[in-house]
Amino acid sequence: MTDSNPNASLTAPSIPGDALPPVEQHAQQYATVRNAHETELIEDYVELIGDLLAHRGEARAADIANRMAVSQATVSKMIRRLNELELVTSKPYRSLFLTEAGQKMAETSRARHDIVLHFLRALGVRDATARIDAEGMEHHVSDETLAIMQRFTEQQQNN
Amino acid sequence: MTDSNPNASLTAPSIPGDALPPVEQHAQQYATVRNAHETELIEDYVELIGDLLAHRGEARAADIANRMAVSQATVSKMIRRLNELELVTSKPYRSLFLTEAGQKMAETSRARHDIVLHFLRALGVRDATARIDAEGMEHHVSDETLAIMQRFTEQQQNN
DNA sequence: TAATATTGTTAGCCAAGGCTAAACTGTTTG
DNA sequence: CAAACAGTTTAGCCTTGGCTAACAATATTA
Repeated sequence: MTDSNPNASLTAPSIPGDALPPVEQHAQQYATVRNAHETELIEDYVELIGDLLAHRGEARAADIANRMAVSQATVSKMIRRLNELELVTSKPYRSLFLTEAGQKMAETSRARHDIVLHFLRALGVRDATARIDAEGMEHHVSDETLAIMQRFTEQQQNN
Repeated sequence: MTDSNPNASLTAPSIPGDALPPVEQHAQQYATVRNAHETELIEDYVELIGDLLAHRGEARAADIANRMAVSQATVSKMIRRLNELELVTSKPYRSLFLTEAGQKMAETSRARHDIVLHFLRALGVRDATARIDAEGMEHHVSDETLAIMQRFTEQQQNN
């Protein structure tokens, strides 16, 4: 027990701007996050497949399973979903490829990811940490913030 | 082996530092994100309950449902889980309260959230956007990055 | 105080994203 | 060329976090 003060300002630095937001806005925040979660994994898969194709020339289920630290069965199931969403094409027992929509998504995700990663490094975060944080953050950064991050990174580099 | 890649450089800007990370590191990144996702929602609930208690004196299931834009049934089910995790105490049809562990989690989440939010504002992101982004980002920012964000915000303010 | 409105709970459904075990395919090699 | 191995898929299970509908408890008000 660190504080015997039952309820006054345990948490809040009580900056006036930090009251509860109006209900609608608050609800919007959570809804946006829930929404991001739905597409997040899909984007991660597509982005990784794009990277594997670019760097290795092929994307096999086993590679994905290894890189994501997930079972092959999980990957296989996910590939079925990506197929239904028409993001990848796959013949059984063969390497995957991205459809046009898939390539577009991969590029967007990759760009997003890179901006966040470079921003974190420019901020002074160590590389290993930056990579982990970027992986988690990338799906939750708005276009507005993304643009600001990019500008910041460029300014840092012109010093 | 199967080098069926006729037209390289479709996607990649081929910046040398941006090759695929080694498998173990890459796997670590994804695992960390998956892990964060497991605790994320729990933290959001606890944080919100803490905020409601601080600003309103009570936390009712209906308020949570409204603020999260989620059905009351969902909240009810979640509260059962929070109870099992010994993060909240609840008597049926009464306001919720946080256990000691719950309060600790609420404080930590709140602090984290505030640091990210203030950082984004200091960066120049508009308030409404900053709030949405902070809500999504907060669970994916390492302590290291958090410290850097805090320092950055303070420096901005001393201008 | 009885009727009504609000709030909370329960039951039962669904999809997503994990898993293991088992079956199947394709490749390598003795 | 057959056997062994590596890779892929399928089946079936589990947990989470949503939902709706029906019911129960409390609060409000006529």
